[in-house]
Amino acid sequence: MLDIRLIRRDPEGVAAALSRRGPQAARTVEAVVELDARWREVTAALEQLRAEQNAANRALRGAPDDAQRAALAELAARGRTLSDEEASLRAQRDAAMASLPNLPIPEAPNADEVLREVGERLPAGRDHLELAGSRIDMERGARLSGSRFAYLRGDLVMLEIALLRYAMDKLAAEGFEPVIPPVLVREPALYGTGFLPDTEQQIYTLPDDDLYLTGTSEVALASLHRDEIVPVDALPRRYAGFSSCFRREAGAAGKDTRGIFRVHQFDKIEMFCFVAPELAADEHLRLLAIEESIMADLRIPYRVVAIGVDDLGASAAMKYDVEAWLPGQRRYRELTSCSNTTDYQARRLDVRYRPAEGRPAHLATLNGTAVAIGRTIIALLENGQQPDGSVTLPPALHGLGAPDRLAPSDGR
RNA sequence: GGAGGGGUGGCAGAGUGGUCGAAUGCACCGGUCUUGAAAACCGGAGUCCGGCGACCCCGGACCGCGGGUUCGAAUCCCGCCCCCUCCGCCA
Repeated sequence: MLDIRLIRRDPEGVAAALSRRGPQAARTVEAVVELDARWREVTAALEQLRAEQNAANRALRGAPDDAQRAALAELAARGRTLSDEEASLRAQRDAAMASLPNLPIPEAPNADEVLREVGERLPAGRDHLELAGSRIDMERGARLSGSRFAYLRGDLVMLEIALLRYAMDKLAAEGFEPVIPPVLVREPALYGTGFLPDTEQQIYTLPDDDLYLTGTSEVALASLHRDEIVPVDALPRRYAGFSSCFRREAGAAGKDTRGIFRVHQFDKIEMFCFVAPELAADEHLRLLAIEESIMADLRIPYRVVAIGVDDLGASAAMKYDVEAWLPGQRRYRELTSCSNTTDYQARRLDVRYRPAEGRPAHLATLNGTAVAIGRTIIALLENGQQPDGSVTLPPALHGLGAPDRLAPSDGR
């Protein structure tokens, strides 16, 4: 949600910033301005009438006589009309506002920009399914649940647990509180994070219970302080959420159909931060630095991409992707990303803090992937592969429950 | 799944149709007093919207949320959400 005051003050500026994301948003800004002006007009009239009613009732101090009652009833009837009109205009304005995406920050590029490439690449190699064998069981997964579902088995389960332990230790040292959130949420949580209205085709719904399965723990973590005024000395708040994530992948037909690169269910450790607005840009770089540090720890070659504004989700003002080199695909693929959502989500969720000066203000929120476990396993397998088909795992994972070296595939 | 009780300011807790944004206590902030502190006393303090992007001021709204009845709703009615107790079931 954008700040209505900002739209009133500088509608052209807002429209110009939004037009970088496409032509629709600018038109919506116009509609918002128009609806808001009418809303304010009606509101002024309604409030004046309420003031009259209040004054009359205060003067009465008891039951009115018939003449007074008739006069007051007339006021009340006018009040109902105005009040209906006010509610309707407000609903229209708010719906239009809710459909507006966040303002990209000026630093966000128009098109994807590769900022740097780090690490030594294995030019080509076996892909993760060849290396994993039956430890990634696609066929039985499909028999159970359909395409894009898999059983993870054996060593790879221990590898997942090691990755989880590694990530939580690392993030705890960075000041993040570990959280395991619910993955079933009500609609306001998705609205508040900007996934609704925007990406409904990606979301699993449970209509019998009015619940949604979340595609990322970002949704639950963002709602952790919903409707709260967070004490200023408790800032910044940093959370490391671990949860399964569920995505319908509608519209991805035919894309990434091999293996577990794109599946309907995967586990992920997610970083989520609440910070004062002026610190959001620094925090964004901090998240990116953590993501790069994880890549380095895991010995995964990668590149950093500043995402173009036309690829930003509704809530993001700026986003970086960290793309891992996958020898099996001979190209870079997205492994993690981090977004600065400024005050867009905080405004929708009403998460505020009390600045040293002035009234409560909305916080900024940021999110970033620490470890997307499925894709990280792919990257570890493909980049750690040896000529004999075994896989060497990086020292950062040693002693956390997984073998230091994964045996070659059993060929099944 | 069944039965019952309850949601009022930071907290506790009054208020069951009329001057109630709401008694009282605690906590908090300022002041008087004091060498200093405590106590006592005096005063202040919430959030949101609009007027007017700031202060003051004015008006409006907010007693879980949303509707309704009424000249008038914290109070009556309807729906929803949440919490608690008991029974059943369950990991």
